[in-house]
Amino acid sequence: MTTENNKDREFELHSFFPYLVRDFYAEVTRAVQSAYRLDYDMSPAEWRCMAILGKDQTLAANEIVTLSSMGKVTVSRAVKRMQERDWLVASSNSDDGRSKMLSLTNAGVTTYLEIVPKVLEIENKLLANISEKQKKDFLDMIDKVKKNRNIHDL
Amino acid sequence: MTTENNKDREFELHSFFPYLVRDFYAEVTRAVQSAYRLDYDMSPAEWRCMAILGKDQTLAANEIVTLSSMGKVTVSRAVKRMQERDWLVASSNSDDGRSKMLSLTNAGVTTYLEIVPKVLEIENKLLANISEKQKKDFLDMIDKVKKNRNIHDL
DNA sequence: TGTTTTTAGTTTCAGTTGAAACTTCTTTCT
DNA sequence: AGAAAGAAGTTTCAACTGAAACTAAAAACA
Repeated sequence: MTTENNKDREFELHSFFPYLVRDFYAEVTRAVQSAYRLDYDMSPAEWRCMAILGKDQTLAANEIVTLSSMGKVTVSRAVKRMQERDWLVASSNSDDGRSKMLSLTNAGVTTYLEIVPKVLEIENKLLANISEKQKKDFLDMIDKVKKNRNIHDL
Repeated sequence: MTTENNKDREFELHSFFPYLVRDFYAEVTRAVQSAYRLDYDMSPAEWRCMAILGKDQTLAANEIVTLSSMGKVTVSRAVKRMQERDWLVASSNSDDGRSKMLSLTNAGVTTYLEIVPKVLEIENKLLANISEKQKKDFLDMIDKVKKNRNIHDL
């Protein structure tokens, strides 16, 4: 009674691949954020900008966008906030008047060097007792799925 | 000059496991959302509620929270919106005056049955040419990482 | 039974994010 | 050179989300 369409209601969210990926991502990201969110009052976007500038020293916002796979809006806001906190300076770009060259200040580098070991430790704990082969297979799978997404334009 | 701390700046975001997971998740979730976001004007939260009620027919909001790993706030809002669209009805729960029993309306079931094949097709495309073993290994890896997260309280 | 504690769900508030429109500067085209 | 097209960033707007406070009802307890 009342239920027509009673056939075929057999979709199982808990074995739906994208659901599992999302759930996994949520756990991993929460774990990593614990390294910097409260202690340094940073957003993931800020941490990622910092991580990229920590390694690549001086870049235009543009390049951070490319390297971080974040949107330019997100990068713009993260950069602004980091400037306000004196973790990042923008010097004018002689080649292009629209963009500034961005780099960490000494205070920014200091913070970066504090956070790096913390996030690496978390990564190590997450990956404890997982073989190199397993890790490689995992990353291979990710690549395959990404390729499939491209091939099928999803 | 100006750069002290020039040593040890060797953190590589692009091989940082949580970054790869996030990036992967972002791609997968975008692919799936394309099945319902524009065509049905639904949020992921609404789709997940629908998916759970589609299978389990009648549940309290509470149980949807557990089954969906979403927060109760998110579920509450998704349910409210689905009620407004007449995709979901709440009938009073004789056992507990605080909660209502939720189920899809016929219109809700119809929508559900339209969306299910679309998301399954997307899942199939994402997983094309990936062996069962690879999938299994991938899920095993996820479980291991989750266990590690628990063990180390991250 | 009456008080306290817990639980279900909602609302409010603040933070994050992306799309689209906009400004400024650069590049291209004629 | 001057106009048109494109690119770099920013701002505005709207949507999603979670934490905390709140309401209402149930369970625990004394």
